[in-house]
Amino acid sequence: MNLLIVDDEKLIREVIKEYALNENYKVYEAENGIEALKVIEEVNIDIIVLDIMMPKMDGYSFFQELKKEHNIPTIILSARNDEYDKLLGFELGVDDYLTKPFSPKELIARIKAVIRRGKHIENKFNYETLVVDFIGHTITIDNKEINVTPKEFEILTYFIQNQNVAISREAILNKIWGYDYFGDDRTIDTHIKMLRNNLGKYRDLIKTVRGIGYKFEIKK
Amino acid sequence: MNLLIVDDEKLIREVIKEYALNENYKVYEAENGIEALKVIEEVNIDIIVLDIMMPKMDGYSFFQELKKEHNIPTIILSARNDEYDKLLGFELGVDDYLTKPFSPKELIARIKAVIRRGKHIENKFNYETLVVDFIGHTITIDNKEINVTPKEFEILTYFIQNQNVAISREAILNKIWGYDYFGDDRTIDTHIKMLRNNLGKYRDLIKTVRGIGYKFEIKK
DNA sequence: TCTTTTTTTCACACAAAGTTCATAATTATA
DNA sequence: TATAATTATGAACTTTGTGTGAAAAAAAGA
Repeated sequence: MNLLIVDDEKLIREVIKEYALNENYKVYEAENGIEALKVIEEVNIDIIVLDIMMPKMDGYSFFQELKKEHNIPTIILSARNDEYDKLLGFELGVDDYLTKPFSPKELIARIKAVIRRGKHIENKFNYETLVVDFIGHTITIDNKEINVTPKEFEILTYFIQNQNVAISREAILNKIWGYDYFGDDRTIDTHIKMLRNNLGKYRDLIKTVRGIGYKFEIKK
Repeated sequence: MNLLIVDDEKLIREVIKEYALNENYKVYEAENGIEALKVIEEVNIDIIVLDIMMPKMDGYSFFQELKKEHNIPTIILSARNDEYDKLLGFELGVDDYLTKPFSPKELIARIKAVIRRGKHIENKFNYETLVVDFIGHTITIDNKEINVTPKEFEILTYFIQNQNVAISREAILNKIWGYDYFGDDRTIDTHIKMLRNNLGKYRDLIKTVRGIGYKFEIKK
Protein backbone atom coordinates (compact mmCIF):
# COMPACT_ATOMS: atom_id res chain seq x y z
CA MET A 1 0.00 0.00 0.00
CA ASN A 2 1.35 3.38 -1.02
CA LEU A 3 0.57 6.27 1.26
CA LEU A 4 1.12 9.89 0.31
CA ILE A 5 1.39 12.51 3.02
CA VAL A 6 0.76 16.07 1.89
CA ASP A 7 1.68 18.54 4.60
CA ASP A 8 3.97 21.52 4.77
CA GLU A 9 5.06 20.80 8.32
CA LYS A 10 7.95 18.43 8.33
CA LEU A 11 7.34 17.31 11.89
CA ILE A 12 3.83 16.15 11.13
CA ARG A 13 5.03 14.27 8.08
CA GLU A 14 7.73 12.59 10.12
CA VAL A 15 5.35 11.44 12.82
CA ILE A 16 2.79 10.05 10.41
CA LYS A 17 5.51 8.42 8.39
CA GLU A 18 6.92 6.63 11.38
CA TYR A 19 3.59 5.15 12.33
CA ALA A 20 2.73 4.29 8.74
CA LEU A 21 6.05 2.57 8.11
CA ASN A 22 5.37 0.55 11.18
CA GLU A 23 2.22 -0.71 9.47
CA ASN A 24 4.17 -1.62 6.37
CA TYR A 25 2.89 1.18 4.20
CA LYS A 26 5.26 2.59 1.64
CA VAL A 27 5.31 6.30 2.38
CA TYR A 28 5.68 9.20 -0.01
CA GLU A 29 5.83 12.82 1.07
CA ALA A 30 4.91 16.14 -0.50
CA GLU A 31 5.20 19.63 0.95
CA ASN A 32 2.42 21.10 -1.13
CA GLY A 33 -0.22 20.33 -3.71
CA ILE A 34 2.01 20.82 -6.70
CA GLU A 35 4.56 18.36 -5.41
CA ALA A 36 1.77 15.98 -4.53
CA LEU A 37 0.37 15.99 -8.05
CA LYS A 38 3.81 15.16 -9.36
CA VAL A 39 4.12 12.19 -7.06
CA ILE A 40 0.69 10.94 -8.06
CA GLU A 41 1.64 11.00 -11.72
CA GLU A 42 4.67 8.87 -11.00
CA VAL A 43 3.45 6.45 -8.37
CA ASN A 44 0.25 4.53 -7.89
CA ILE A 45 -0.85 6.06 -4.63
CA ASP A 46 -3.50 4.13 -2.72
CA ILE A 47 -4.38 6.64 -0.06
CA ILE A 48 -3.63 10.28 0.68
CA VAL A 49 -3.39 12.11 3.98
CA LEU A 50 -3.88 15.76 3.19
CA ASP A 51 -3.40 18.87 5.29
CA ILE A 52 -5.91 21.42 4.14
CA MET A 53 -3.85 24.45 5.13
CA MET A 54 -0.75 24.72 3.04
CA PRO A 55 1.30 27.39 1.27
CA LYS A 56 1.71 27.28 -2.51
CA MET A 57 -1.18 25.18 -3.72
CA ASP A 58 -3.52 24.77 -0.78
CA GLY A 59 -5.45 21.66 0.14
CA TYR A 60 -8.73 22.69 -1.43
CA SER A 61 -7.23 23.42 -4.83
CA PHE A 62 -5.16 20.29 -4.74
CA PHE A 63 -8.13 18.20 -3.79
CA GLN A 64 -10.24 19.56 -6.61
CA GLU A 65 -7.42 19.01 -9.02
CA LEU A 66 -6.96 15.50 -7.72
CA LYS A 67 -10.59 14.51 -8.11
CA LYS A 68 -10.61 15.53 -11.73
CA GLU A 69 -8.38 12.72 -12.69
CA HIS A 70 -8.05 10.33 -9.83
CA ASN A 71 -10.28 8.78 -7.30
CA ILE A 72 -7.77 8.16 -4.58
CA PRO A 73 -9.24 7.90 -1.09
CA THR A 74 -8.25 10.92 0.95
CA ILE A 75 -8.20 11.73 4.62
CA ILE A 76 -8.23 15.42 5.42
CA LEU A 77 -6.31 17.02 8.26
CA SER A 78 -7.44 20.38 9.45
CA ALA A 79 -6.68 22.76 12.27
CA ARG A 80 -10.16 23.99 12.93
CA ASN A 81 -13.56 22.46 13.12
CA ASP A 82 -15.31 25.11 11.09
CA GLU A 83 -13.22 24.25 8.08
CA TYR A 84 -15.11 21.03 8.01
CA ASP A 85 -18.24 22.86 7.02
CA LYS A 86 -16.34 24.52 4.26
CA LEU A 87 -15.27 21.14 2.99
CA LEU A 88 -18.79 19.82 3.13
CA GLY A 89 -19.92 22.84 1.19
CA PHE A 90 -17.51 21.88 -1.51
CA GLU A 91 -19.39 18.65 -2.01
CA LEU A 92 -16.10 16.94 -2.30
CA GLY A 93 -15.64 13.25 -1.90
CA VAL A 94 -13.69 13.38 1.31
CA ASP A 95 -13.30 9.94 2.76
CA ASP A 96 -12.51 10.92 6.28
CA TYR A 97 -11.58 13.87 8.36
CA LEU A 98 -9.42 14.61 11.39
CA THR A 99 -8.86 17.82 13.31
CA LYS A 100 -5.52 18.74 14.71
CA PRO A 101 -4.29 17.83 17.14
CA PHE A 102 -4.95 14.19 16.36
CA SER A 103 -3.44 11.01 17.61
CA PRO A 104 -1.31 9.15 15.07
CA LYS A 105 -2.92 5.96 16.28
CA GLU A 106 -6.33 7.22 15.37
CA LEU A 107 -5.09 8.37 12.00
CA ILE A 108 -3.71 4.92 11.25
CA ALA A 109 -6.99 3.37 12.33
CA ARG A 110 -8.85 5.62 9.96
CA ILE A 111 -6.47 4.90 7.13
CA LYS A 112 -7.13 1.22 7.60
CA ALA A 113 -10.87 1.81 7.71
CA VAL A 114 -10.81 3.85 4.52
CA ILE A 115 -8.78 1.22 2.69
CA ARG A 116 -11.09 -1.51 3.91
CA ARG A 117 -14.10 0.42 2.74
CA GLY A 118 -12.50 1.23 -0.58
CA LYS A 119 -12.37 -2.42 -1.50
CA HIS A 120 -16.09 -2.34 -2.02
CA ILE A 121 -17.26 -1.97 -5.54
CA GLU A 122 -19.01 1.25 -6.28
CA ASN A 123 -22.69 0.98 -6.99
CA LYS A 124 -22.81 3.98 -9.19
CA PHE A 125 -20.81 5.88 -11.72
CA ASN A 126 -21.27 9.63 -11.83
CA TYR A 127 -20.02 12.05 -14.41
CA GLU A 128 -21.71 15.42 -14.49
CA THR A 129 -25.37 14.54 -14.95
CA LEU A 130 -24.64 11.09 -16.29
CA VAL A 131 -25.38 8.43 -13.69
CA VAL A 132 -24.94 4.73 -14.25
CA ASP A 133 -26.63 2.69 -11.54
CA PHE A 134 -25.16 -0.79 -11.63
CA ILE A 135 -27.55 -2.10 -8.98
CA GLY A 136 -30.71 -0.76 -10.48
CA HIS A 137 -29.33 -1.37 -13.94
CA THR A 138 -30.38 2.06 -15.13
CA ILE A 139 -28.73 5.01 -16.79
CA THR A 140 -29.89 8.57 -16.29
CA ILE A 141 -28.89 11.79 -17.99
CA ASP A 142 -30.18 15.03 -16.51
CA ASN A 143 -32.28 12.90 -14.17
CA LYS A 144 -34.01 11.33 -17.12
CA GLU A 145 -33.74 7.62 -17.58
CA ILE A 146 -32.41 6.49 -20.92
CA ASN A 147 -32.88 3.04 -22.35
CA VAL A 148 -30.01 0.94 -23.51
CA THR A 149 -29.94 -2.70 -24.48
CA PRO A 150 -28.23 -5.31 -22.30
CA LYS A 151 -25.19 -5.47 -24.57
CA GLU A 152 -24.85 -1.72 -24.56
CA PHE A 153 -25.07 -1.66 -20.79
CA GLU A 154 -22.38 -4.29 -20.53
CA ILE A 155 -20.10 -2.42 -22.88
CA LEU A 156 -20.60 0.83 -21.02
CA THR A 157 -19.86 -0.91 -17.74
CA TYR A 158 -16.67 -2.28 -19.21
CA PHE A 159 -15.73 1.18 -20.39
CA ILE A 160 -16.38 2.70 -16.99
CA GLN A 161 -14.15 0.10 -15.41
CA ASN A 162 -11.44 1.04 -17.87
CA GLN A 163 -11.63 4.78 -18.13
CA ASN A 164 -9.10 6.47 -20.37
CA VAL A 165 -7.86 3.12 -21.61
CA ALA A 166 -7.84 2.31 -25.30
CA ILE A 167 -9.61 -1.02 -25.66
CA SER A 168 -9.35 -3.24 -28.72
CA ARG A 169 -12.40 -4.73 -30.34
CA GLU A 170 -10.96 -8.11 -29.56
CA ALA A 171 -10.76 -7.27 -25.86
CA ILE A 172 -14.36 -6.14 -25.88
CA LEU A 173 -15.44 -9.29 -27.67
CA ASN A 174 -13.58 -11.47 -25.21
CA LYS A 175 -14.93 -9.63 -22.21
CA ILE A 176 -18.56 -9.23 -23.22
CA TRP A 177 -19.16 -12.09 -25.62
CA GLY A 178 -16.69 -14.54 -24.14
CA TYR A 179 -13.64 -16.22 -25.56
CA ASP A 180 -15.63 -18.87 -27.32
CA TYR A 181 -17.52 -16.40 -29.44
CA PHE A 182 -16.47 -15.94 -33.02
CA GLY A 183 -18.35 -13.14 -34.63
CA ASP A 184 -17.66 -10.18 -36.78
CA ASP A 185 -15.57 -7.37 -35.30
CA ARG A 186 -17.85 -4.92 -37.02
CA THR A 187 -20.70 -5.93 -34.76
CA ILE A 188 -19.06 -3.88 -32.05
CA ASP A 189 -19.12 -0.81 -34.26
CA THR A 190 -22.85 -1.14 -34.47
CA HIS A 191 -23.22 -1.46 -30.72
CA ILE A 192 -20.97 1.55 -30.21
CA LYS A 193 -23.08 3.47 -32.67
CA MET A 194 -26.24 2.69 -30.74
CA LEU A 195 -24.60 3.37 -27.41
CA ARG A 196 -23.37 6.74 -28.62
CA ASN A 197 -26.81 7.64 -29.86
CA ASN A 198 -28.32 6.67 -26.55
CA LEU A 199 -25.72 8.65 -24.62
CA GLY A 200 -26.90 11.79 -26.37
CA LYS A 201 -24.83 14.74 -25.26
CA TYR A 202 -22.32 12.38 -23.68
CA ARG A 203 -21.76 10.49 -26.93
CA ASP A 204 -18.28 11.95 -27.24
CA LEU A 205 -17.11 10.21 -24.09
CA ILE A 206 -16.61 7.23 -26.39
CA LYS A 207 -13.61 8.09 -28.49
CA THR A 208 -12.55 6.14 -31.53
CA VAL A 209 -8.95 5.00 -31.38
CA ARG A 210 -8.10 4.35 -34.95
CA GLY A 211 -6.44 1.03 -35.61
CA ILE A 212 -7.15 -0.11 -32.05
CA GLY A 213 -10.72 0.21 -30.97
CA TYR A 214 -12.37 2.60 -28.54
CA LYS A 215 -11.71 4.56 -25.42
CA PHE A 216 -14.01 5.89 -22.72
CA GLU A 217 -12.42 9.23 -22.03
CA ILE A 218 -13.17 11.26 -18.93
CA LYS A 219 -11.46 14.59 -19.34
CA LYS A 220 -9.82 16.14 -16.31
CA MET B 1 -35.54 3.20 2.16
CA ASN B 2 -36.75 6.05 4.30
CA LEU B 3 -34.10 7.92 6.23
CA LEU B 4 -34.87 10.37 8.99
CA ILE B 5 -32.26 12.94 9.95
CA VAL B 6 -32.70 14.45 13.38
CA ASP B 7 -30.37 17.38 13.89
CA ASP B 8 -30.84 20.99 14.84
CA GLU B 9 -28.11 22.19 12.52
CA LYS B 10 -29.52 22.81 9.10
CA LEU B 11 -26.15 22.57 7.35
CA ILE B 12 -25.50 19.10 8.68
CA ARG B 13 -28.97 17.98 7.63
CA GLU B 14 -28.45 19.39 4.16
CA VAL B 15 -25.14 17.65 3.67
CA ILE B 16 -26.38 14.29 4.86
CA LYS B 17 -29.50 14.69 2.80
CA GLU B 18 -27.57 15.32 -0.35
CA TYR B 19 -25.43 12.27 0.05
CA ALA B 20 -28.40 10.14 1.04
CA LEU B 21 -30.51 11.26 -1.90
CA ASN B 22 -27.70 10.27 -4.13
CA GLU B 23 -28.01 6.76 -2.74
CA ASN B 24 -31.72 6.69 -3.46
CA TYR B 25 -32.86 7.09 0.10
CA LYS B 26 -35.99 9.03 0.68
CA VAL B 27 -35.01 11.64 3.24
CA TYR B 28 -37.06 13.15 6.05
CA GLU B 29 -35.79 15.85 8.36
CA ALA B 30 -36.55 16.88 11.90
CA GLU B 31 -35.06 19.68 13.94
CA ASN B 32 -35.66 18.07 17.28
CA GLY B 33 -37.04 15.02 19.00
CA ILE B 34 -40.62 16.20 19.07
CA GLU B 35 -40.68 16.80 15.36
CA ALA B 36 -38.97 13.47 14.80
CA LEU B 37 -41.64 11.56 16.69
CA LYS B 38 -44.28 13.19 14.54
CA VAL B 39 -42.53 12.14 11.36
CA ILE B 40 -42.23 8.60 12.63
CA GLU B 41 -45.94 8.40 13.26
CA GLU B 42 -46.65 9.43 9.71
CA VAL B 43 -43.98 7.67 7.70
CA ASN B 44 -42.42 4.25 7.85
CA ILE B 45 -38.89 5.26 8.68
CA ASP B 46 -36.26 2.61 8.05
CA ILE B 47 -33.27 4.23 9.67
CA ILE B 48 -32.59 7.27 11.81
CA VAL B 49 -29.51 9.47 11.99
CA LEU B 50 -29.70 11.24 15.31
CA ASP B 51 -27.70 14.09 16.75
CA ILE B 52 -27.55 13.57 20.47
CA MET B 53 -27.14 17.23 21.34
CA MET B 54 -30.27 19.14 20.51
CA PRO B 55 -32.45 21.84 22.00
CA LYS B 56 -36.07 21.09 22.89
CA MET B 57 -36.25 17.36 23.26
CA ASP B 58 -32.67 16.18 23.30
CA GLY B 59 -31.37 13.05 21.67
CA TYR B 60 -31.39 10.91 24.80
CA SER B 61 -35.03 11.56 25.63
CA PHE B 62 -36.06 11.10 22.05
CA PHE B 63 -34.19 7.88 21.82
CA GLN B 64 -35.86 6.47 24.91
CA GLU B 65 -39.23 7.56 23.66
CA LEU B 66 -38.50 6.01 20.31
CA LYS B 67 -37.53 2.64 21.71
CA LYS B 68 -40.77 2.37 23.67
CA GLU B 69 -42.80 2.08 20.51
CA HIS B 70 -40.51 1.38 17.61
CA ASN B 71 -37.44 -0.57 16.82
CA ILE B 72 -35.95 1.54 14.11
CA PRO B 73 -32.18 1.23 13.65
CA THR B 74 -30.42 4.39 14.74
CA ILE B 75 -27.03 5.90 14.14
CA ILE B 76 -25.95 8.44 16.71
CA LEU B 77 -23.99 11.58 15.93
CA SER B 78 -22.15 13.17 18.77
CA ALA B 79 -19.70 15.96 19.32
CA ARG B 80 -17.54 14.20 21.82
CA ASN B 81 -16.31 10.71 22.20
CA ASP B 82 -17.03 10.49 25.89
CA GLU B 83 -20.73 10.89 25.31
CA TYR B 84 -20.71 7.44 23.89
CA ASP B 85 -20.12 6.04 27.34
CA LYS B 86 -23.18 7.83 28.57
CA LEU B 87 -25.19 6.21 25.81
CA LEU B 88 -23.84 2.81 26.66
CA GLY B 89 -24.88 3.42 30.23
CA PHE B 90 -28.40 3.71 29.00
CA GLU B 91 -28.13 0.23 27.61
CA LEU B 92 -29.93 1.42 24.58
CA GLY B 93 -29.91 -0.31 21.27
CA VAL B 94 -27.67 2.06 19.42
CA ASP B 95 -26.75 0.59 16.09
CA ASP B 96 -23.76 2.72 15.35
CA TYR B 97 -21.99 5.78 16.51
CA LEU B 98 -20.08 8.62 14.85
CA THR B 99 -18.28 11.58 16.34
CA LYS B 100 -18.28 14.96 14.70
CA PRO B 101 -16.68 15.87 12.52
CA PHE B 102 -17.47 12.87 10.39
CA SER B 103 -17.20 12.28 6.68
CA PRO B 104 -20.53 11.99 4.86
CA LYS B 105 -19.14 9.08 2.91
CA GLU B 106 -18.46 7.19 6.09
CA LEU B 107 -21.91 7.95 7.40
CA ILE B 108 -23.48 6.58 4.25
CA ALA B 109 -21.30 3.50 4.50
CA ARG B 110 -22.45 2.95 8.07
CA ILE B 111 -26.08 3.48 7.14
CA LYS B 112 -25.72 0.81 4.51
CA ALA B 113 -24.01 -1.49 6.97
CA VAL B 114 -26.74 -1.05 9.56
CA ILE B 115 -29.43 -1.70 7.01
CA ARG B 116 -27.61 -4.75 5.73
CA ARG B 117 -27.06 -6.07 9.23
CA GLY B 118 -30.56 -5.40 10.39
CA LYS B 119 -32.26 -6.54 7.25
CA HIS B 120 -34.61 -5.17 9.68
CA ILE B 121 -38.02 -6.02 8.40
CA GLU B 122 -40.66 -3.48 9.13
CA ASN B 123 -44.16 -4.64 9.77
CA LYS B 124 -45.64 -2.77 6.92
CA PHE B 125 -44.79 -1.38 3.56
CA ASN B 126 -46.63 1.68 2.34
CA TYR B 127 -46.63 3.22 -1.07
CA GLU B 128 -49.47 5.59 -1.80
CA THR B 129 -52.56 3.48 -1.17
CA LEU B 130 -50.69 0.21 -1.47
CA VAL B 131 -50.14 -1.39 1.93
CA VAL B 132 -48.36 -4.66 2.45
CA ASP B 133 -48.80 -5.95 5.97
CA PHE B 134 -46.15 -8.56 6.66
CA ILE B 135 -47.58 -9.49 10.01
CA GLY B 136 -51.18 -9.82 8.93
CA HIS B 137 -50.00 -11.20 5.62
CA THR B 138 -52.39 -9.02 3.71
CA ILE B 139 -52.20 -6.57 0.86
CA THR B 140 -54.59 -3.68 0.45
CA ILE B 141 -55.05 -1.20 -2.36
CA ASP B 142 -57.36 1.76 -1.73
CA ASN B 143 -58.28 0.10 1.56
CA LYS B 144 -59.52 -2.91 -0.29
CA GLU B 145 -57.88 -6.22 0.39
CA ILE B 146 -56.52 -8.06 -2.60
CA ASN B 147 -55.78 -11.75 -2.76
CA VAL B 148 -52.43 -13.10 -3.79
CA THR B 149 -51.07 -16.60 -3.52
CA PRO B 150 -48.32 -17.43 -1.03
CA LYS B 151 -45.63 -17.46 -3.72
CA GLU B 152 -46.74 -14.11 -5.00
CA PHE B 153 -46.62 -12.69 -1.49
CA GLU B 154 -43.11 -14.01 -1.00
CA ILE B 155 -41.94 -12.54 -4.26
CA LEU B 156 -43.49 -9.19 -3.47
CA THR B 157 -41.84 -9.22 -0.05
CA TYR B 158 -38.50 -9.93 -1.66
CA PHE B 159 -39.07 -7.07 -4.06
CA ILE B 160 -39.96 -4.69 -1.25
CA GLN B 161 -36.76 -5.61 0.55
CA ASN B 162 -34.83 -4.86 -2.60
CA GLN B 163 -36.40 -1.78 -4.03
CA ASN B 164 -34.80 -0.33 -7.12
CA VAL B 165 -32.57 -3.34 -7.46
CA ALA B 166 -32.54 -5.33 -10.66
CA ILE B 167 -33.00 -8.93 -9.58
CA SER B 168 -32.24 -11.91 -11.77
CA ARG B 169 -34.64 -14.79 -12.13
CA GLU B 170 -31.96 -16.96 -10.65
CA ALA B 171 -31.73 -14.78 -7.55
CA ILE B 172 -35.46 -14.97 -7.10
CA LEU B 173 -35.41 -18.73 -7.52
CA ASN B 174 -32.64 -19.09 -4.97
CA LYS B 175 -34.30 -16.79 -2.49
CA ILE B 176 -37.88 -18.01 -2.74
CA TRP B 177 -37.52 -21.60 -3.87
CA GLY B 178 -34.16 -22.33 -2.30
CA TYR B 179 -30.84 -23.26 -3.78
CA ASP B 180 -31.75 -26.90 -4.14
CA TYR B 181 -34.66 -26.22 -6.41
CA PHE B 182 -34.24 -26.87 -10.08
CA GLY B 183 -37.17 -25.65 -12.02
CA ASP B 184 -37.86 -23.67 -15.10
CA ASP B 185 -36.87 -19.98 -15.05
CA ARG B 186 -40.03 -19.15 -16.88
CA THR B 187 -42.13 -20.19 -13.93
CA ILE B 188 -41.20 -16.84 -12.44
CA ASP B 189 -42.62 -15.06 -15.44
CA THR B 190 -45.95 -16.65 -14.75
CA HIS B 191 -45.87 -15.63 -11.11
CA ILE B 192 -44.91 -12.11 -12.10
CA LYS B 193 -47.78 -12.07 -14.53
CA MET B 194 -50.23 -13.04 -11.80
CA LEU B 195 -48.69 -10.65 -9.31
CA ARG B 196 -48.92 -7.81 -11.78
CA ASN B 197 -52.55 -8.60 -12.47
CA ASN B 198 -53.29 -8.67 -8.78
CA LEU B 199 -51.48 -5.39 -8.18
CA GLY B 200 -53.89 -3.69 -10.54
CA LYS B 201 -53.00 -0.05 -10.91
CA TYR B 202 -49.66 -0.70 -9.23
CA ARG B 203 -48.69 -3.37 -11.75
CA ASP B 204 -46.08 -1.07 -13.22
CA LEU B 205 -44.07 -1.04 -10.01
CA ILE B 206 -42.70 -4.32 -11.29
CA LYS B 207 -40.46 -3.40 -14.15
CA THR B 208 -38.95 -5.84 -16.55
CA VAL B 209 -35.20 -5.56 -16.84
CA ARG B 210 -34.53 -7.22 -20.12
CA GLY B 211 -31.77 -9.74 -20.05
CA ILE B 212 -31.66 -9.65 -16.26
CA GLY B 213 -34.99 -10.18 -14.61
CA TYR B 214 -37.24 -7.79 -12.76
CA LYS B 215 -37.08 -4.72 -10.60
CA PHE B 216 -39.45 -3.27 -8.05
CA GLU B 217 -39.09 0.42 -8.73
CA ILE B 218 -40.18 3.07 -6.26
CA LYS B 219 -39.41 6.55 -7.48
CA LYS B 220 -37.92 8.68 -4.76
C1' DT C 1 -61.96 -39.40 -1.17
C1' DC C 2 -63.24 -35.37 -4.23
C1' DT C 3 -62.87 -30.52 -4.95
C1' DT C 4 -60.52 -26.34 -5.12
C1' DT C 5 -56.54 -23.72 -5.22
C1' DT C 6 -51.91 -23.10 -6.34
C1' DT C 7 -47.89 -24.12 -8.90
C1' DT C 8 -45.53 -25.42 -12.89
C1' DT C 9 -44.81 -26.30 -17.68
C1' DC C 10 -45.26 -25.24 -22.33
C1' DA C 11 -46.15 -23.25 -26.80
C1' DC C 12 -47.22 -19.40 -29.52
C1' DA C 13 -47.05 -14.56 -30.74
C1' DC C 14 -44.79 -10.61 -30.61
C1' DA C 15 -41.45 -7.23 -29.47
C1' DA C 16 -36.74 -6.23 -28.63
C1' DA C 17 -32.10 -6.97 -29.39
C1' DG C 18 -28.24 -8.74 -31.98
C1' DT C 19 -25.87 -9.55 -36.32
C1' DT C 20 -24.45 -8.94 -40.89
C1' DC C 21 -23.47 -6.36 -44.78
C1' DA C 22 -23.33 -2.83 -48.31
C1' DT C 23 -22.30 1.77 -48.71
C1' DA C 24 -20.94 6.33 -47.05
C1' DA C 25 -17.83 8.99 -44.48
C1' DT C 26 -13.56 9.75 -42.43
C1' DT C 27 -8.71 9.49 -41.63
C1' DA C 28 -3.90 8.39 -42.61
C1' DT C 29 -0.30 8.29 -45.81
C1' DA C 30 2.13 8.14 -50.08
C1' DT D 1 -4.45 15.25 -54.10
C1' DA D 2 -5.24 10.53 -54.72
C1' DT D 3 -5.40 6.17 -52.65
C1' DA D 4 -5.89 2.86 -49.18
C1' DA D 5 -7.40 1.68 -44.79
C1' DT D 6 -10.52 2.16 -41.27
C1' DT D 7 -14.76 3.46 -39.15
C1' DA D 8 -19.79 5.09 -39.20
C1' DT D 9 -24.29 4.24 -40.53
C1' DG D 10 -28.72 2.52 -42.27
C1' DA D 11 -31.27 -1.34 -43.36
C1' DA D 12 -32.39 -6.12 -43.82
C1' DC D 13 -32.33 -10.11 -41.51
C1' DT D 14 -31.76 -13.48 -37.57
C1' DT D 15 -31.96 -14.60 -32.96
C1' DT D 16 -33.40 -14.08 -28.34
C1' DG D 17 -36.39 -12.91 -24.50
C1' DT D 18 -40.83 -11.90 -22.56
C1' DG D 19 -46.02 -11.84 -22.03
C1' DT D 20 -49.70 -14.60 -22.09
C1' DG D 21 -53.24 -18.23 -22.10
C1' DA D 22 -54.13 -22.86 -21.46
C1' DA D 23 -53.50 -27.05 -19.51
C1' DA D 24 -51.15 -30.46 -16.67
C1' DA D 25 -49.32 -31.42 -12.12
C1' DA D 26 -49.11 -30.78 -7.35
C1' DA D 27 -50.75 -29.29 -3.00
C1' DA D 28 -54.18 -27.96 0.19
C1' DG D 29 -58.92 -28.21 2.00
C1' DA D 30 -63.33 -30.08 2.69
